Amino acid sequence: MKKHTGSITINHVASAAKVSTATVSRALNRPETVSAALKEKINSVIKKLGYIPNAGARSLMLKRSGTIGVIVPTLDNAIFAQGLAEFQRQLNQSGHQLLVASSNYDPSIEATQITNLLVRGVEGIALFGTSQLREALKLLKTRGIPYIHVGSLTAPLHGYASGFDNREAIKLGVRHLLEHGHKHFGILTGITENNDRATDRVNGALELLAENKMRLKPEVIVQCPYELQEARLGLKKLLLNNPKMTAIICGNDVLAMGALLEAQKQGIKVPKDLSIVGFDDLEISRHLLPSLTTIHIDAIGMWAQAANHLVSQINGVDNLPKKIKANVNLVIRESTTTAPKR
Amino acid sequence: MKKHTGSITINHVASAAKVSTATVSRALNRPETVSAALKEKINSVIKKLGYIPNAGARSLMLKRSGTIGVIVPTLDNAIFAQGLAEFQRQLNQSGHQLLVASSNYDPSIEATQITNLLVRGVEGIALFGTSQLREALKLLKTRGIPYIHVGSLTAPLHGYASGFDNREAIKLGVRHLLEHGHKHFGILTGITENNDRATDRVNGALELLAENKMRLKPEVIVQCPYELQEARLGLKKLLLNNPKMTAIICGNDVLAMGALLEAQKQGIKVPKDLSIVGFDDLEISRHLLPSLTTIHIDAIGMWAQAANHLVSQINGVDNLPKKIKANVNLVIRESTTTAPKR
DNA sequence: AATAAAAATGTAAGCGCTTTCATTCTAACC
DNA sequence: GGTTAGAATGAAAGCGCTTACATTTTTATT
Repeated sequence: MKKHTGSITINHVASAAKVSTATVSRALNRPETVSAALKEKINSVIKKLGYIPNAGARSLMLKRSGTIGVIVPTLDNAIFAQGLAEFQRQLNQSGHQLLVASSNYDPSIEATQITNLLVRGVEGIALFGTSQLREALKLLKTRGIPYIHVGSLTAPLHGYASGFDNREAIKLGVRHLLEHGHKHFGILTGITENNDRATDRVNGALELLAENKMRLKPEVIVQCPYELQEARLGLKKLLLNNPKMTAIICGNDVLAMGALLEAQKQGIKVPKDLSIVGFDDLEISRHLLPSLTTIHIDAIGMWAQAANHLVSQINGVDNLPKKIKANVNLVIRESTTTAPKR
Repeated sequence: MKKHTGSITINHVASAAKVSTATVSRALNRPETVSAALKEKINSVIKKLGYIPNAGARSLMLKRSGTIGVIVPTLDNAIFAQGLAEFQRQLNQSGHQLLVASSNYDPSIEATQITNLLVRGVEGIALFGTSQLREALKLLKTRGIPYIHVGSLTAPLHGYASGFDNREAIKLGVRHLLEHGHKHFGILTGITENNDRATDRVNGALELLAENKMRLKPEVIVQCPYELQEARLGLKKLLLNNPKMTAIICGNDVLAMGALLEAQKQGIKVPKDLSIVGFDDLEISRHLLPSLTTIHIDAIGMWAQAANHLVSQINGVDNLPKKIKANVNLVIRESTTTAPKR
């Protein structure tokens, strides 16, 4: 009887099975090279002893940890949670485990987390967006750690990306609104600082509006954190700043939902008085009353592709695509309609 | 110039700084034992070379991996995402990284994931609920891996738990309904199989109802997956099975939200015609129209406690509490009112 | 039956790190 | 200046594993 919960090592197994450690190792890693008799004996000993190989020693020899890291801004948004779930599912299939970290939209926290993940020996990292600190990315580059940007396409430093063009994507919604005769817009966006996606979406919207000879005053572009409460405040501000507004373009569905709820609370009819366009197409969006017109992104596919690409990078596959475009399309539901006559 | 992206080891650092590896190691781990001059030199070399210690070798010596695992049923529910975020935040503070896995409410997948995490060398594991396979738990027990159950209190095998009594918690909502004169109930629950929380909630509700001389027919207890779409279907079924129903008790807020949305779609007035009680108190619940009466659980605190407890276990702290009770309380909002006269 | 080839197994080195123990250096004291 | 305690550093072992290479056993071939 060992004193310590002192882990059972391959040596214990080897001596209990009266074979060498090499044979035990082979029985585990390349079973076809071990005779059936020994294999059986070894496996039964392993089971009896409850042996689990030491991860550290293993990765030391193999130079592979079997773990992959991901850093998202927050877990507290269904779009990330859902994406991560898929990412993890894919990774699991290729025998990897997922180390999760979050940055709270702060690049310097993100940089720290990158180091943390590296210290834990991850073999690759998925990063959300492209707003990382250059030095953090350079660290990955120089150390040769595979990584991929998810959610955007404009990867810095010649990196890889699985995502879509946020600038163009938002235009789908704006165009839809323009086609319905809207002239007075408000934009409810997330905090754009250090957030390329949010920035691109605002810029895309403004660009298309400008092409249509519309120039938005700064006070009808309000930024707020991605929270329902904040979105409601945001809508209030918007309403105040432009009472003639008939349509608002939202940076994501959480904001759109908040705006919708606040509008209804105030007795504003959506879409009759106010049209609302979201972004992301969360599961809930189709169920709201009125259901939300929004830009659907294939988050599942995007993360699945990211996972596969990352694993391919790790496996040293050549000629990998630089950019993987995810599908994006407008889903027209009930929250938008023709601009009201005034 | 090295050929391989062959990692930079402590040896490279040592020779570049013209010291022994022991000194480099000390400079990193116990800086106070190294002279200022050498320390400075070593650190500059480390920076220049971009040296990051090898996680495997480190954990091999230290017998600590610095990683902790968690297995949740799914990431696709705000209540887990939010809890995990907090769990991770706490772990980060104690210098641990989080390995995330999910079980999709399937105990055998969960057992596999436990093994996976063990193989990766986690130092401890947080498990959601108490519906694990006995053998999986036993594996942890015999290997001496610290673990904790989260979300329930009835930990099997003398395990630790951070959670609350689901059976009692749901009664808060049921009592509220009873006090408002409701007599015709429906229960919309998650799948109870392999889900102790869901099971306890249903049983708790039935128990209190029984105490009040009410016995529910099986057809007014409908089970469905935790999804909006399913919940809407569930409500339809409920409505069909008992047209006189004036109140429904939901297994969580997602189900309650689905029920609310479907009711409204059908022109049923909530709460005038139908009162709805949820469970969890998601962020969105207070914003819905009508806002949702629900049972608030302190998920943040619960996960924070779980994290601290787990870390304490790992650090070998004695006399840790067996059960940590999280706060639970009824939040009365707009989705419930007095039973309509018929 | 003798030999060669193939398969199974063992021996031992070494992955990158921390740490014990031995050694050298520094400073303090008389 | 000589002795010594204490601080700083180095040498080397070894954590648990995989694998190249050596050795033994089995199978196939003549």
